[in-house]
Formats: sequence, C-alpha cells, structure tokens
Amino acid sequence: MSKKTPKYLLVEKYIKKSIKNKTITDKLPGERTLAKELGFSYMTIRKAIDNLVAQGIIYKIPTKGTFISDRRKRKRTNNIGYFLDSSIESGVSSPYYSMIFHALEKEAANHGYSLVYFSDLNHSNNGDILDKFDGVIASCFPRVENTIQQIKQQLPVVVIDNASSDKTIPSVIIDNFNAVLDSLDHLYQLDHRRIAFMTGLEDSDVGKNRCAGFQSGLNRYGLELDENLVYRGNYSFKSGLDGASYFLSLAEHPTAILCANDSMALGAMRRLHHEGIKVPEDMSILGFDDIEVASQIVPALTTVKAPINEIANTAVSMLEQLIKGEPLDNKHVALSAELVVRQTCAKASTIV
Amino acid sequence: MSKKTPKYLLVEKYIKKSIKNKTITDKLPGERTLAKELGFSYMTIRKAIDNLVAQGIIYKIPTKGTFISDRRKRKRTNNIGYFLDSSIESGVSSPYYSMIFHALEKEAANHGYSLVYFSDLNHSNNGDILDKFDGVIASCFPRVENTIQQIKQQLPVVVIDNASSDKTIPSVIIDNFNAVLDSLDHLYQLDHRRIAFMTGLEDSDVGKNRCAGFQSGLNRYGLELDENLVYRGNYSFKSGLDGASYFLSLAEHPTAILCANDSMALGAMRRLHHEGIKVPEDMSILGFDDIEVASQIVPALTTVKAPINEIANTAVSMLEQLIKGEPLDNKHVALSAELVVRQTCAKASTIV
DNA sequence: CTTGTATTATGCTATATAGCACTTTAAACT
DNA sequence: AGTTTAAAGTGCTATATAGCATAATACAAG
Repeated sequence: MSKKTPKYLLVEKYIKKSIKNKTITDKLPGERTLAKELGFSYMTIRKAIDNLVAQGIIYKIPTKGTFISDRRKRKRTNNIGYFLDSSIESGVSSPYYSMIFHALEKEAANHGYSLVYFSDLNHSNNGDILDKFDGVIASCFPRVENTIQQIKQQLPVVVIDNASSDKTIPSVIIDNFNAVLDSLDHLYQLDHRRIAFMTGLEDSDVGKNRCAGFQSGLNRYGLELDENLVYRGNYSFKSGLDGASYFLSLAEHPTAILCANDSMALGAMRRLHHEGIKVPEDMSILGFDDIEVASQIVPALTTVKAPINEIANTAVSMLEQLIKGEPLDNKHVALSAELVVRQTCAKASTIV
Repeated sequence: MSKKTPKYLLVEKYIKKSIKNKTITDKLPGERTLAKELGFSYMTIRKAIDNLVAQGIIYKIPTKGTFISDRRKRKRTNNIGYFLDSSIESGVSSPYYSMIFHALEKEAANHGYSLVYFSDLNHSNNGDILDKFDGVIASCFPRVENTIQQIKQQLPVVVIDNASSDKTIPSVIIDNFNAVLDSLDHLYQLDHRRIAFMTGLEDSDVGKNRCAGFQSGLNRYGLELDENLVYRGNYSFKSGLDGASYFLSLAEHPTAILCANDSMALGAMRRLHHEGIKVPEDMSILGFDDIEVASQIVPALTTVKAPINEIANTAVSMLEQLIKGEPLDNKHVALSAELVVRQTCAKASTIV
C-alpha cells in the first residue's frame, strides 16, 4: 500500500502498540536505549517520540524520562460543555434553562472558560464532540443518565438540576423539598386548606422532592393528601392549562394551586382567567423558579426563586477543581431557594 | 533573562518577524538557502520551520517550497461563535436572544458546528478567543462595530439584527419597516387614529426602521406624527412601564400603543392594568418579536413574529459558505415578519 | 514545434556524533 | 554518619552529511 513507510512512523506505531498492549505501562525506555533495542538511530527514535508527544500520547520530563500520558493530561481546550437533553421543551431557550445557561456562561468566563451548549453527543461531523471540552456540566435527568455515563468515561462531569443515580458524579441541586415546604407554609398561613399540587415529571429527583415536600408539608399541618388535588403535569405551559381545567372540574375546587414550576403556573393563570376566576381573589397560585416574566406579568407571580447564580458559581468551581485534578470537599451540594412573595397569593376566601 | 535561547528559537523568531515586517511576503527561501543565509545548519533551520508549521504559521509543499499560511487556512475548529454584546440586558437569557441563540445552535449543529456564545473578546485566559472559531455570527449594534471589525480581521463574520455600517459584512435582518407598517395598518383597520409608538433604542437600524415604518404608515393614512405620542424606550420591561405612565399622563390618551418589542409591551400592559385601564377594551397594545410568553399571558399579545428560524438558517448557511471560501449571492438578506393577531388589539372605543 | 532527457531545486528521511544541563545514584572522603 | 565528589542517565540542542522522491525547468534531439 504505502510505497515506503518511514522508519520513524514504524517506531511510532511500535510504541503505540506497546502502550496498548501494556508492554510498556508507565515509563518508556531511554531514547538511546530504545534506539539500540530497535536498531534505529537515536535521532530517528527521537523524531518518533517527538511526534507522539505532539499527539499528546506521551510526555517528557527532562532528566527523568518519557512517560505515557494519562487521559486527564490531554490538551486543554478551555471550553466547558453544557449538556441539556434535546427533549427538554425549547431547550436552552426555555425561560428557566436560558437563565441557567447565561449564568453558567458568565461564571465560566470568569474562570477563563468558554461555554458550549450541546444536546447531542453525535452531531459533530469530525470526531468526538467531547474532544472540545475540558469538562462538562450536565443537566441531569433519568433518561439522560446513559449519556452522562458516556461523558464521564472521558471527562470530568458536574451534574446540576438532579443528582445522578451514580453518586460518584458530583452534583449541585436545589433543596426542593424545603422550598416546597416553605411554599406550602406560606399558603397555610393564608388560611388555605384545600391546596392543590401540580407536579412536574416525577421521574426525576426534582419532581420527587417537590412532591415529597408537598406531602411533608401537609403532614406537618395534619392535612390529608387528597389524590384528587394532585395533577401530574410535565412542566409545560400547556400542562398548566390542562391542570387548571382539571382542578376546576372538581366538585370542590381547591383554594390554591402550588405549581412545580412557573410555566405551569402561567398556564394555570391563563386558564383560570379564561374561566372568569380571579387570581388571587378566588384562587391563589404559587410557582417555582422565578423566571423573568414571573415578576412582569399581571398579577406578578409569587414563586420560589431558584438560586441560579449560586448554582452556576458552585458548579463551575467544582468542575474546575476536577479539571485540575484536585479533590472536592463536598461532592454533593444542595442550595436553598427563597420564596418571593408577590401578588398571586391571598387569604383564602371562605366561600369556595 | 533566558540563560540561552536555542538557535532554532532564534530562527523561529526571525522568520516570524520577517513575515510580520513583510520582508517575506509569500514564499520562504529554501531550507538550504536559509541555512546559508543565517549561518546555521540545515537541520537547525529545519527544526525551526517544522515548529512554525506545527504552529500553523507556515505550510510546506514538497518540491514546491514553504509558504506563509493564509489566515483562512488555519485549522478548522468546527465551532461557530455567537457574539452578543454584554450590555444587552440579561444577554443571551433575554427572551428574544435566547430564541435566537437556540435557533442558531440547532442550525449550527445541522451543519456540523458547535455554537459558542461570547460577549467579550478578552475573557480568554490563554490567547485569542477567536482562535476557537471558524467564523462568527454577531448581533450587530453601533456600539459594537469596533469589535466586529476586530473579528473581521481574523474570521468570516455574518451579522444579524442590524446591518453593519461596513457594507462588506454580510447581514441577515428583519424587514422591520414593513412589519411595523403592517402593524400600524392593523390598528388603523380597527379604527385607531391616536396611535402611540414606543420606540426602542434609535441608534440602530432596527430602531430606525421601526420608527420609519411607523412614520410611513401614518403618512399612508394621512395622519400627522404627533411627537407627544412617541416615547423613546430602550426595549426593557421597565421602559414599557415608564412609557405607559407617560402616555397616561397626556391630556388626550392614545387609543393604541405600538411597541417596538414585546418586553416593553409587557411592561405597558402591566402599568395599564395597574392604572385600571383594560387591554384591549380601553387600550390596544401591539408588540414585536413574539417571545414565548407573548402567547401565554392574559390577554395574549398581538405581535409581529420574528422569523427566528429563517434568520438562523440563513445566517449559518451564509457563514458556512464564507468559511469554505465560496462567494455569496446575496450579501444582505432582509426577511419579512408576519403579524400574529391575538387578543390585545380591539376596535377603538369612541370614548377616550 | 514537439519530445525526451538531464539538471536543479524543493522538502523529506535517516544516521552519526558532540556537547549541554540537569538529576539521581554511587562511591569516596572526612 | 554525614558530606562531598564523581559517574551515569536523562532529554535537549546543534551540526554535518548522504541519499530519496518529486516537480519544474532547461536544453538538446528529432
């Protein structure tokens, strides 16, 4: 095939093979030794080795020797990848994730990294998209755990939104449990007793913990969980619409709806308005996330403010440590979120 | 400083300088010639040249010679940069720009590129951030023209949102003029005669053309431009708030407000609601962009839908052509935007 | 005017050799 | 036992030289 393969290429191949076969495990023989062993001249061996160094396969320390590169020591790209599954509705342009992305980008820039958003491991024409990154921050959902495992094989990963079932992967999440607990508390203080809950997807920790917080809050006040007052949504505006319709179809309406995110709260508000039910006079609404419009709509939405900047800050710092090979003090961080009271919750009316 | 700079480094420096000084313009002298000229040995010169090749500064063709790399022939990164000035409020997480970003990312992925958002040329720790890109799509505003010129020196650029004053830079923009004309038409058909206009920043083409469209629409119907009915906003929610306050302070209220973007429309609606003025019964509101919430709020906003996907599609395709060195048929593309009628515009009430 | 051949220039491969700077190790000397 | 010195090993720089493969050019022959 090739007319004549240069010797230095043969040497390269030989060394590569030796590494793969683990004939060589850590340190290569000295250049002069190798030259004698293989029967080529010193300078020829040198050229081969220099090429391998350029390829990042091995590295040299003068006066010490030549060593096999470990994966971690690959060339720095100063890029961080942000992975968000493409099945998320409107992806990184959704109100919540666009805030996350923006905060991550700012924080990454502060640490000297560029942030690259990707939602697919395979869309890169040439080679692995992961080669572009020093590390990855991923929004974790159960359906995406496989992908995250793949990424983990090659790069340091920090997971946000949900912890991974693989507890070796560091995570930065929101303390959803207590946030929902606080929300429910707020409604209880306003004399609400028939409080409905509009869940998000319950496959994830976020969903589960928000549900658990709701359940636990009810318990605290000695209220029973009425399954009829739980609507299983999917975080979308439309499911907010549908959820509200459902609650209105009940013989006894709830007096308040606690929504697992703001988009559903918006949907609920719209449907209620359409049905002539006033928020907050006739029905209180409480959201989660504090997306930008929450404070802009009429009436302004009472909601839980997700600590976006802290999430970004923490996640990027953790990832940077991993990239540098430093150990983490806390692998799993849960940040608390504050309720921000605006206009969509009022005293429960006695007439329902 | 350095104990002893190796000769090959001196040679590298010398060659680099020669290229910069244009002492060498296209082709380098032969390796042997250079060796004689500089008084170093052939192999030393060779090493220097090989390094420069590795750095991508020059390239060699056997039997032909060694040549200075054209910037265009640098190594492909398969990244596209998206530049959005950091002075844009909430940047890429703003409702409009997050849609743009998301659409660009999808389109870039379709073409095998990753999209990297950046808002600053200088935040990269090591080296030029532009080295990471094959080309750049930039949201163009007057205050940013300098930056775009800098980028243009190194990379192909396509500009969106506004055309650059440098007409050699290809652009993809919205036909704002006709879009506003259509909006005004819509209001006129609903019998509005006192139509207010809430402008965006008038430093850019977007702002100017939306104003011009407004002016021209008035002319078409023989209406006078009443300067009192123009409020100069800045695209922010807050300026929508303020603009509405201003219009309400007038002795004679307008019957409709045409807003240069949706965020201001949202602001206006909020203020109007606060003042007890019903939309659309008492006042019609018309926005621009069709951000996600526009269709979700109550009442749903009548607005102009920006052709986000077409913009992304066109811009990425154009940029790809530039990257490949192919010529463009149309350097400047203007896409038309459609009015989408929802619930915030009604027949003008006779009583004002 | 074409054709074939020789020359020349180019970068590429390969080898041999000499010395430098630095670190580790071993030996020699208090 | 501790210190000093010497030797060996490492990768790095530098040079000289010989020949290869290819392409362009020049030149002579037909």
